[in-house]
Amino acid sequence: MTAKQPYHKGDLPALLLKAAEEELSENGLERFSLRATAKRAHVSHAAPAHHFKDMTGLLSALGADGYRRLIAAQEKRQAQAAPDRVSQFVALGLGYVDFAEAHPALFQLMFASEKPDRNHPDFAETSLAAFAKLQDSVNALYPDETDQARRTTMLMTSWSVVHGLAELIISGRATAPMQLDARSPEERDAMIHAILMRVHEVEG
Amino acid sequence: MTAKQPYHKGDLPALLLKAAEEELSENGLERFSLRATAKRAHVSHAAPAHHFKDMTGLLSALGADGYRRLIAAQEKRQAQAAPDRVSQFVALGLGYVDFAEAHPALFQLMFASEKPDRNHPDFAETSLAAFAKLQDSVNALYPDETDQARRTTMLMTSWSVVHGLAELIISGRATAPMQLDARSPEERDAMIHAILMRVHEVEG
DNA sequence: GCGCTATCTTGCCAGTGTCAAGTTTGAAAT
DNA sequence: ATTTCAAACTTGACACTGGCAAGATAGCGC
Repeated sequence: MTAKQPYHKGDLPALLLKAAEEELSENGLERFSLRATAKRAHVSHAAPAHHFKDMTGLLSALGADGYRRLIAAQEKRQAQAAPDRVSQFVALGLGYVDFAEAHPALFQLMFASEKPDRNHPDFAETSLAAFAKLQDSVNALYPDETDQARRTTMLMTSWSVVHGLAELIISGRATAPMQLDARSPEERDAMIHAILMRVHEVEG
Repeated sequence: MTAKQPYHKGDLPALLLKAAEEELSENGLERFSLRATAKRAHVSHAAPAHHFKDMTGLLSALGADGYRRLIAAQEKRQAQAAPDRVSQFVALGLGYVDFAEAHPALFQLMFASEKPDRNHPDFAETSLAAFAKLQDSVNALYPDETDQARRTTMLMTSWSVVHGLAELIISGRATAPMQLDARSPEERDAMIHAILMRVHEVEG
């Protein structure tokens, strides 16, 4: 009985994070319940408080994990893509959308919720890392650009397109216009590619 | 005592919608409470159910109202803008962002929540109207484009940029990169203009 | 004046997150 | 090996939530 039923579980924090994510993906962010999460982890309703202070604490940790996996999804796409800067940028965007589609509730938690605490160390650090990755990729597209305002425009346009597209897709609003139901994965990728590149086709 | 304290109020549905919006903008979508809304309207906690079936019913009606006011915000910008198609499109986007900044919780309710029912007649109709407005404006930018796939790309790129930018702004994520704190309204508009036009600078 | 139905209230239920107080546990210290 | 003790976990309570059922009120048509 090294780890089964009794009082001290093997790694309750990890178990709780896993349970929380399952609850999240099954019920959505708005119906998320701390007590249901505890129940799913076969633990009393007050147990989570000893590892994560709050519901806020738990969801902040979960969000931080989300950012790490967002970056992983992006790097997976980048590894499969051509090494040129443009392909790498598009891969970043595809990974962003991949992640949002695979974990819509978690994505919402990370970007469109006040439930997690953005000043939570882990959450702040990982989200910043994800942002920096995008920033670097966009900057790499325009190595000769010296105008800072223009760089900002490029960055925010890129981020807005990727993020907006992800939101529109996971909220179901892009399904009809893009006829996503009838698309193969390759067609979907091609459409996203076209949308992302629309921002960067100007000059060189 | 035609309308003051007693049983039948003047126009409780309207009062409730007003109270709901105040609650929404003060507490945010995630902390919205039907009972607090009822209390704010000086009415018992079960009163809303007789006019809007559910909390879902109330928020659907409120969302529908939001779409009407979104369109109004866009038309206000369009009335101030030059009549050419490009200026009109930019005005549409500025109105979109205006609305999101002025009513962030309502915007979230309309676009990133499952609390309202999207099949609610009023909600469905008004949201479709807002979408159609954007679609028309984008199509007007490319009157000679015959390729349907390209039209879709234009539309979804435009929508994604505007929507993504709005989300990034109201979630506070655009504040630092764009230094929004230090910008005058004119500078802000100019930045948004540059971002929106980034998508449409190609060819004519 | 009489009824009747929509409007609104009161009371209840299961569920939520958080806090305070107990119980159990494993491991370190003697 | 026994004791001690802090961490891990449970139990119980509190104020709150949305929804339902049953009752009270009031204004309108007759």
